[in-house]
Amino acid sequence: MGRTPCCEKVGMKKGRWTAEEDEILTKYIQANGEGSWRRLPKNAGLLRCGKSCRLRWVNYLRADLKRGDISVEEENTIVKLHASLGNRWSLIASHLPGRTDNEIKNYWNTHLSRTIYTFRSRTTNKPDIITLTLPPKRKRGRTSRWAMKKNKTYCAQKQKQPLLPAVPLPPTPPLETEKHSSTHENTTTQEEENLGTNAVWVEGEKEIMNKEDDIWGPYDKEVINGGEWDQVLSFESFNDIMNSYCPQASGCWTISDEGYRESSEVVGNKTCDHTVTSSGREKRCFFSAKASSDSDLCQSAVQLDHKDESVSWEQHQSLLSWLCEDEDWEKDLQSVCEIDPQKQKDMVDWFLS
DNA sequence: AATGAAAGCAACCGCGGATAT
DNA sequence: TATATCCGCGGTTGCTTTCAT
Repeated sequence: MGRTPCCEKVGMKKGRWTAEEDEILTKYIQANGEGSWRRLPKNAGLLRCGKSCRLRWVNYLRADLKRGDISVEEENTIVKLHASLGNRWSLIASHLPGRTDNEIKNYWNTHLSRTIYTFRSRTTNKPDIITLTLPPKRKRGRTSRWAMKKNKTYCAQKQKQPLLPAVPLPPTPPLETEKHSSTHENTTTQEEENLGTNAVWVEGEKEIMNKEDDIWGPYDKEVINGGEWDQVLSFESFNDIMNSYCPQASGCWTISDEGYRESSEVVGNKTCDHTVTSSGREKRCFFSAKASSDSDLCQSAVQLDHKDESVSWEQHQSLLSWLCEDEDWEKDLQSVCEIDPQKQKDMVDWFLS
């Protein structure tokens, strides 16, 4: 037999918590400690589900919660961590003392996701620069008839030309972890050393982190499989995409928004520079790598962006085959061209978006 | 001052791994 | 070992707030 039921589903109160309920819950947990959420409502005299009590405590009532706006430093950390971890909000929150996963998730969805994912590319005269223009954040308030009319016209015009398909958000990449078996030690292997990464053990799980302490490491999409390192190509994240273009470079790619100043990050032997103009609405991204061969290819990849926005499927194909023409890259990219054609297209779409 | 669209966010829901029986 | 429940997480919903019209 299993455990006793969680709670009575009937008669449970839902919706917003009152100040009185908050007080009851706070006093109970202060006296009895956290945990045993199933028994808590009955013992505390609350008509709430245990889950609801836990959520209220964790996200709102805990004493160690930080109140107020997310700082620039915290925002940078969120962006960096999200670039490597995906939507693992609890993991991201664990690096931000006083912030909850729910708070970070909401902040991302309302403030950051737009900045990171919806900027549109356009052509520039400089071959090694991508200029990304952020859409102006819409102010609150009623939409004017003029704006609605304008938007309608805009949509109609756009439909005349073939549009790129909607760019799917990259799904949460699988966690590059390995169960901490007794055969492994809490040390960085020689291969990890060569890759410019460190093995970090978190609650019995091995996570591959960068050596740069202040750069939250995007995780290489590599897993230990029977003692061997296998490259997994699925292009589900920015890191995968950049790695697909520059497999020779070790380390990891990151996207960061350092505010209104030029920034440069080096992870492994890869570099991702961002310059944000004073207007804050335009970004220039320089992608380069320390190794000259990598740099050549990275810049080549960036030149893709100089094609017309309405990149055709044929152009996508030529892009990939063009990348494969390079002798040194042929082998590495062979597997790229063997993956699902739709996935290739999505990859390029996402990269250009 | 009233209206209503959009933003912000607290809370709910469902799923999956962990764990108790 | 099988089964049922707990617990925590991420996705989603819907209420509240804001503010242009």
